[in-house]
Amino acid sequence: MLDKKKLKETLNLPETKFPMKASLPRREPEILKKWDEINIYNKLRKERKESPKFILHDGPPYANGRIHLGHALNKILKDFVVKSFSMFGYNAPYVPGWDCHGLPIEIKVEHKIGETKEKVKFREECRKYAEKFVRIQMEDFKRLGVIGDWKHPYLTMDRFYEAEVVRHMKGFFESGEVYRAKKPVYWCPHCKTALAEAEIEYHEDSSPGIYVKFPLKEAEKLNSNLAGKNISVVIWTTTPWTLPANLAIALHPDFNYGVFRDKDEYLILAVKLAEPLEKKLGRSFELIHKFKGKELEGFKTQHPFIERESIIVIADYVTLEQGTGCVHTAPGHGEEDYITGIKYKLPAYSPVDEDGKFTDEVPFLKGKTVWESNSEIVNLLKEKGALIFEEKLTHSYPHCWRCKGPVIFRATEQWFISMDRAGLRGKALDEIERVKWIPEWGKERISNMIENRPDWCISRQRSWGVPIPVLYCEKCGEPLVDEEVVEKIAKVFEEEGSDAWFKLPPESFIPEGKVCKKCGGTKFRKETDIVDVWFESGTSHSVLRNRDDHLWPADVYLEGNDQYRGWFHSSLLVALANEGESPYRQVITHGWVLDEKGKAMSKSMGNVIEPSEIVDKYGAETLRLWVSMLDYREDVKLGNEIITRLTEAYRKIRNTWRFMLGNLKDFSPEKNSLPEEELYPTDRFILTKFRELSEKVKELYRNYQYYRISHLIYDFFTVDLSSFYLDITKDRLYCSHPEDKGRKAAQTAIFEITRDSLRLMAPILSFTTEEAWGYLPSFKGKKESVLLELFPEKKESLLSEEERHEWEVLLKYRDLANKELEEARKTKLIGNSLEAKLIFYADKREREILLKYSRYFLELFIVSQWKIKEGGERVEVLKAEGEKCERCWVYNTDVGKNSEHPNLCPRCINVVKRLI
RNA sequence: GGGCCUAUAGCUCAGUAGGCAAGAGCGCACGCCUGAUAAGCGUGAGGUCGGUGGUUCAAGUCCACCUAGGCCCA
Repeated sequence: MLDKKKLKETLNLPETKFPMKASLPRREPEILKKWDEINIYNKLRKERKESPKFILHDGPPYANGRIHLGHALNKILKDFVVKSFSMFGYNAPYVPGWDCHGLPIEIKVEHKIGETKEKVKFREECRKYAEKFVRIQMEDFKRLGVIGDWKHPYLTMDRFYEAEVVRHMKGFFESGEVYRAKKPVYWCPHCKTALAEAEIEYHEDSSPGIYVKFPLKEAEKLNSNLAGKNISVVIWTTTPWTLPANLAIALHPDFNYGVFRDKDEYLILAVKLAEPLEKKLGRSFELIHKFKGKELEGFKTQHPFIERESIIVIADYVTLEQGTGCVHTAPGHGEEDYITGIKYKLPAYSPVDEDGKFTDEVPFLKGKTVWESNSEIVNLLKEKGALIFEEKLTHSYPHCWRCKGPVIFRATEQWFISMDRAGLRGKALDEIERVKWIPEWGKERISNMIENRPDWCISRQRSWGVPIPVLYCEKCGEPLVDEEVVEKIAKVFEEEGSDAWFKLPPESFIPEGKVCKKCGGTKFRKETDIVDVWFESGTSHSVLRNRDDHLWPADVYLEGNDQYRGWFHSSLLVALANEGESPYRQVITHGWVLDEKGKAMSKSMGNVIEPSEIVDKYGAETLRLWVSMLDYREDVKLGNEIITRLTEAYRKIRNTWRFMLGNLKDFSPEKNSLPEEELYPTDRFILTKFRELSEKVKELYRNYQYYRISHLIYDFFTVDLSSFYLDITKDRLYCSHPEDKGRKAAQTAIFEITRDSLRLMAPILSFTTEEAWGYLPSFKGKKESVLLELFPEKKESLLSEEERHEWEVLLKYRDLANKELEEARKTKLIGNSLEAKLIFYADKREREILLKYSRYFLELFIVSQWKIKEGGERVEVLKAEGEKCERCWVYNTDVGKNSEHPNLCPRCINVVKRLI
């Protein structure tokens, strides 16, 4: 008689070196090293050399700072796309890019080395800074398991790239879409420079607040009773110095305005704002006539101290918070004013020079700074009797971050791309229709933006970027905008980078014999502005043309939904002008990463989670699983509970693979696989389910619906595998003779499921599938990396319609049995279900089905004995008869009858005899 | 303030063209097992489908408004 220990040795228990504990933070770097050593990216390119291409074009992140969760989400999603299409058999290269120029880097560098007039030196520092963060971010991205051509990324500061930017500008120049015009920008009179929003600090400052009268002309057109009366529109402003540039007064179209009698004159202002003014003045008005703002549109007023008319315009941004509801509008001195100015074809008039002093356009203030002018203007208004009230007030006012002085809004010459001169807007809207937007509402969102956006201001008064390729005639100032010149500039940039612009004299960029078209001049100076970085990144589609491994246009762009305004937008416009078509066929967007409560992450809220925290503690795989489990089309949340759930889910998936691998320890796919006819019904059932799942998963990969995939796989692993198939086949796997057909049948099924589920999940759980792949029994054609594999091919269902129905019945009785077994446990009749004997009661039809499968009931119900009786859909639990076999734990009345093995059942005696 | 979007159990997701008493997995509770063991199995309890109105014989599903939240503008 064999003792328990010896008996256990005769069982085929699972065995594998694939560890239960993942230790992801430690193991992942080893897998990364392996990929690096076998050069997985190049290998993939070679393997798929002849395959059709699938191009995901990377939107370049900004080379500044470490990556945040938004980056991680984006890159991991891209990795899912690229890897899955590669496993569909496409040649799917992935070339990461970086956006390297621009203001944030300039600001950082200025903070570091201080202000410098030497542009070349400064740009060198910027380049170093960008290079550093490209390196840092690259390491962060690689750590996430993202496979790509990290050795050959595209950088917007690369000289070939810079040359492309210039060439793309050429396209706009040729079509006449580029023009020069004035636009107000933040301007620091002290530093004599334009400032970006990011360079502005807001401080409390005190300003005069004044109410000024603008006499209304032809008031009788509003109401005949007003004919011949002394009527004025009252405006309110805190910047008297902008009054010389006043060209209009803006009213809200739908607010109520009134004509008020104030002694012998009449004032127009918003009805709701009359009372505050009355209080200030200490007297009350009489409302004579009430009207809507829009009724006054187009009326003219007389400027209080300049021989000029100021027209009444309509604008939605007018509020009733303070003032009079009649907004002083100087298109050269304010952003909103400027936009209104465009609408009403008013110039961005700004009679102030770079020192913040008035030009001779305003003779009586010429040479005076705007600050000095404030009081002069107030005095003048008093003199003219145009001032109703004056007060002092403090409010938040923009200041220069460098010199801390107050800044002004001043119109300067800028370069624009016209949305309509050559029909760019219309073309863009047409192209948008041809692109597939995922989710679909993206189309509406970008359409609305294109429809309403103003012309694109592409010039920036900065240093770190690609220069606008224009020269000016020294003699007459005419810009030299010419195809040949631009091409020459591009050539020079290609050789030396755009630094050449700051190093070389103008002649270096001018082809022999070029003269000014206007005056014939031969001397030129270089434009000092650089081009908007959005234009640069919008040029990135040129990468698709310039690299052999790519194709134009791209199949997919995939970015956060902030990029409708950003990269999708600029890429479309730039490509349209140069290629005439959209650079992308599909655009996928994902949402924002929020904290556990659904709030945006911000430093001030203190709820920011860094990707590195997750990676170092739980592994990049956890982050990948997170990305795959969430519906990325909406905003996604991350917090402690979610992480906990994820790691639990991960453990379940990993463990299921581990268990299956353990049961394949002695399985050789080539030698031991059984033909499908020889499989058990349970094997056929689970394989069919799995094959259907595989097809569904592949379809979902094609639709980029990763969250569905992970849920499906996870549910299959827990419900169908772990708690059903793998649980019920244990008897067959453990207790049979190792070479038993039944055991090999189960292994055949398990092998297919393991191999193909690893393939199916490889794009998502790349680390774990790769690790497990190494423990999977080898077979002909098995690749050294799961990422080199293809998705499983479609396989036939192994169940007839009739069998499917039979399974429904079987599973129904399984549910009933489980409920009854649980009851029996409660009454302490049994513990382990093998201690039970089941009596099935069923009608004739179902009895026949039960009978047909009854030889498999040991595994199907994990009970020792059963009987099928006539009756209504019911299962009864009795105590199993006989004794427990010490080897297989099944109760059997024959246990004890064999003198040699009194502790075993006949089946086990048979197996044991063959083994010993 | 405008454009677009989201809101189903503690968590992540299903809910087909509006129609049987709202589903899954996890988590939780209570058991079982100790031959997947820092594992495995079973049973069970959890939801005013963000709120309020409306359309309809019938609404998580359509409409309006509100609340909370997100991105982009202003």
